[in-house]
Amino acid sequence: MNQTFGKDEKLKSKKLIDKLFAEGKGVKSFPLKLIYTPYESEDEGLLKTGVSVPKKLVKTAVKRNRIKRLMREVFRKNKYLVTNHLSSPHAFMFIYISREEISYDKLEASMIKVLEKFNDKN
RNA sequence: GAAGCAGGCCGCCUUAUCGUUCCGACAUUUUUUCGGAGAGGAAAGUCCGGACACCACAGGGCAGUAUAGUGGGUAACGCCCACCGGUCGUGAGAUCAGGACCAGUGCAACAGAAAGGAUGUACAGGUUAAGCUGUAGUGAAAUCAGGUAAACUCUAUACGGUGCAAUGCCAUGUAUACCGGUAUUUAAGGAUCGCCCGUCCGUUGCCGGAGGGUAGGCAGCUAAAGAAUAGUGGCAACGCUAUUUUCAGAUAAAUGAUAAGGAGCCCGAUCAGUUAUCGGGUGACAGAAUCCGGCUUACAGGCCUGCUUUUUUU
Repeated sequence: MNQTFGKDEKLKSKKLIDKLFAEGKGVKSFPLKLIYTPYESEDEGLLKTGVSVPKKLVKTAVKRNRIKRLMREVFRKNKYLVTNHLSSPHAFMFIYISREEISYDKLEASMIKVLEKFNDKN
């Protein structure tokens, strides 16, 4: 199974991000929140994914980076849960909504829950 | 050995699996495979100084800000070094906005009659008369006064502004900010300066030209006041010479995750104790964003060098 997370799969376009926050729907499983929206694209890739940790909640850059890296890591390991079902391109944005730091295991569990919730709705 | 002073350095390591950014090679245009490189001493705060870029090639005056012993270092500095002086410490050392109150204004505890428009008391002298003269007494200072400038102020020196979201180019694309000509207006406004002067452009209509803002891409963007080693000049900061070397360039932002093992430190147990063994815990401060030189602040734990005081032993 494909566990890579290259440039093509990252959410980079500012326009798309603005659209995502304006029109996107959300599913939650503490401490993660997933905002998603379908979009029109000529590219082959199905998913564009970004991660975000609000500065308001986590003050230092080191801790924010650490959480973002963990989020990318658990998404990379578990993204097969959605990519196998998806038919149209979607943009994803994961937002961390806790003030506390988190362990890898806990984050992975909550990532799986979020992805399953997404599957139920689509 | 104990207590202390000064300076410097390190700031986890190894292996496996999966993943990420850049570069190179083979192949090739779907991308795959292989190899190499990939955060800090403070990358931080953004407090000083530069490089670089643009704006009137930035001129004058006022205002404002900063600095303040002497000499040196440096691209430059408000930084660093040396020396002199003051203060503190037994000492190694530490520390100091360390120019000027014979320009003006202001301020001042206690004591004292009085600290400036002031001359009281006692004694002595003296005069027509008079704090007119001397002494005593308070105080750091009592009359051509003295102290205070992290008080205003004065003196000397320096400072144009804004910043890589600078700036240049490309494609896309909307509909009037821009440019040229002309008519009119002669002063409202604008040109990145706190104010004034000076300088430049000009409002509006018509005609002609093809561009601005926003988001995207490329350049700027990392070969530099570079790094390492050796020699050499200098008390030192630092300079000079030679050789070797290329060492992060991301952009919703790479440098990570997981597992195992090993040193470091802390706690507990066993042991009379040094030590050793076993078990558990802990790993700080913190993430490049145009690039350098400083300053300041944060920091688990560890190492090294020089020196001082004191005690014991020889």
